[in-house]
Amino acid sequence: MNIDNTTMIRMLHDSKIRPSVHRLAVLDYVANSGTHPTADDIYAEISKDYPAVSRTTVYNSLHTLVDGGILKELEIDNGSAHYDFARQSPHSHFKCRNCGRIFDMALPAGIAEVVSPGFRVDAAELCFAGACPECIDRNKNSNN
Amino acid sequence: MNIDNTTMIRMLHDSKIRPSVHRLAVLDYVANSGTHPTADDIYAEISKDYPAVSRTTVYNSLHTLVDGGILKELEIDNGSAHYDFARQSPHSHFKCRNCGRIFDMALPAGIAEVVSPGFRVDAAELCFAGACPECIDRNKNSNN
DNA sequence: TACTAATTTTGTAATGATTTTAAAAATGTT
DNA sequence: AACATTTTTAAAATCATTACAAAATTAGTA
Repeated sequence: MNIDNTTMIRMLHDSKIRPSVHRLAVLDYVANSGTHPTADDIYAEISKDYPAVSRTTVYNSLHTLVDGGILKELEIDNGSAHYDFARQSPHSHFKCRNCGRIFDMALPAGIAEVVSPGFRVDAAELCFAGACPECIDRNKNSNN
Repeated sequence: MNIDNTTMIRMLHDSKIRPSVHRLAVLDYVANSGTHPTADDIYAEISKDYPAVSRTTVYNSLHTLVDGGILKELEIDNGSAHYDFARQSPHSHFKCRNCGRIFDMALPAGIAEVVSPGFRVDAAELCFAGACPECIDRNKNSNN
């Protein structure tokens, strides 16, 4: 389930994007962390390995990777954008309003085929919001 | 299909929100304009009738109305938040990436029932993106 | 290897949307 | 009218993102 370095480099190459160290670090984190990080999450993470990296580089890398179709920008909350690895089976998202985490969920069968006549659908984002099992449980056991 | 003043005042009253002139103007525009305006769209519009209104008041009113469950904040693009009247039959949205307009679309049957086991779903937002009929047509007839 | 061009990265400043804050204005209550 | 509460204002602060120009790095080539 993890995307290795060789694969990442090939992907960048296919999209005519130079496999710079920073871009690979950004892609690696988005594709393999299992989270759906924001630009700032990514910056915080790769700063550990590359202390000199700048926030602008993270933004640049993200834009380049999105343009190349390797990453996808999720429009899930009005605050900051979240990023997801683009090449995986279609899925929807669930945002826990309590802990803020974003989970992958199965995409209901047939949804991708739902198209309004006359419109050209390039993308569909289905996002549920509510409480995840952990948070439901935590609330149940607390008196807050 | 239009929500009249009496109804709006009753709705605010039910949510224990004082029906101030500005709040009514904000609600009226969101509920009855047919657009899915941003805070700034609303500010521009009601400035015509109330030139002294401040942007902060628009934000305050929107937050109050969302908290009261009368309006809904759409998480449709990463830029600014769009607002929609909450009390209408469930529907999805289509965002034209060309002209930027947001259209209401029928909600595919059964979608509201799709719940992942263990999660509590409070809201679902299904948003398509692509090109609307007008924009498809405009592109077809132009050489840009 | 050295030279030159192209690309990537950096750091700072600018922008746009939203929030904070404290004071002023309006409204409701007695 | 007098007082308390709520709403509105205006200005400053914050947060995410973009713009920009210079510096550093990388490729292609003589």
